[in-house]
Amino acid sequence: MPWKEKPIIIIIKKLMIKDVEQIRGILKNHNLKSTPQRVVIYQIMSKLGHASADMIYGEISDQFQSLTVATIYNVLDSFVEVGLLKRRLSSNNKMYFDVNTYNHCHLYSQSQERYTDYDDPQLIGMLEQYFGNKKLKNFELSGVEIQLNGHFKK
Amino acid sequence: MPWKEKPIIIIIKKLMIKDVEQIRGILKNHNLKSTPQRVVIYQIMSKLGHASADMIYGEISDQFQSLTVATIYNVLDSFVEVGLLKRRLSSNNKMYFDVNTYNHCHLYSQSQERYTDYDDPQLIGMLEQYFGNKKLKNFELSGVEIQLNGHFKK
DNA sequence: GTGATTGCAAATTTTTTGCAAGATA
DNA sequence: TATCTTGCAAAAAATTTGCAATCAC
Repeated sequence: MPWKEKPIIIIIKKLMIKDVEQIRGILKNHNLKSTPQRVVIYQIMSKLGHASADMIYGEISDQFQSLTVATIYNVLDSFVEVGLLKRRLSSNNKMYFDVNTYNHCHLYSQSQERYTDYDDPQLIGMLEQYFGNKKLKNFELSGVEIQLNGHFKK
Repeated sequence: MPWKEKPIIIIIKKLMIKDVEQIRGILKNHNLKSTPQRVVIYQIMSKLGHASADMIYGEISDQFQSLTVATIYNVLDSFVEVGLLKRRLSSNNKMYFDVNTYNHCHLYSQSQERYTDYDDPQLIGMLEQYFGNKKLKNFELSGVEIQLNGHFKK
């Protein structure tokens, strides 16, 4: 499906901490059984926006004694599978996950080890138009990842 | 340095297998002592364009019995430090390295585990112009990474 | 010769796996 | 209850480290 036929819908959803019932609903809508582990992990992901498995582990391990990394990876994978999360690229050999809300780009500074969302509907629109009109030989485009590298001014 | 002041120079260099003397010259120009390991690894990188440490190991281990992964990582790091290579983002928790020749984008298919260069001067030009005119608050832009996700048609 | 680089082996870090026990719909 | 999910412990995969031996200039 080229972008032309399936335009990207830009929905600005504020990331906010969701309550348990709300999350259970989201899980249900995505055909996932709602387990306490999934609820907690989704809650953390929606608070953090993006995180690696061990960041999540760091956030939870005290509140949720029994939860192991294996479960975290399981849960994250199940979320990716149904589209709740996206895998994020990283340049430090760790896998990051992103709350999948809307198309956005990222600002990244390797030296400062900072990574933030960058919201630019105009840019997204421009790219959408560009790739809508362009045919890529031998490649079926499903999305674009844009990362702006540089460094954060204080 | 905003892009406006430091326009991107697009130099299309064909990746080609370089001979040993040529590579020794390149290393010298970058203030790196020229060791056989560095020469071989640079040769492979310029053949492959992008690769992970173990892809390199796979290519060399028979010809170069004594070379170990530790050395490969050392050499790759030294190349990155002087700008001969760039670290590439990946979404499979492996670090990839890229021969740093010109600004280009990448096509990536996670399901097919394929990753190829995508050369699109028009796109680069468009982005250059866009970010040249745009001020990012609190962020000093030094470059953009673009990855087109999708899948390769046979 | 001197300082940088390599090889080695072991340690760390990150992610995955297999399977029994437990929870969910 | 039937199936999916979790916890656990161990394995695998990727990268890093420390140090002695070697090499490049």
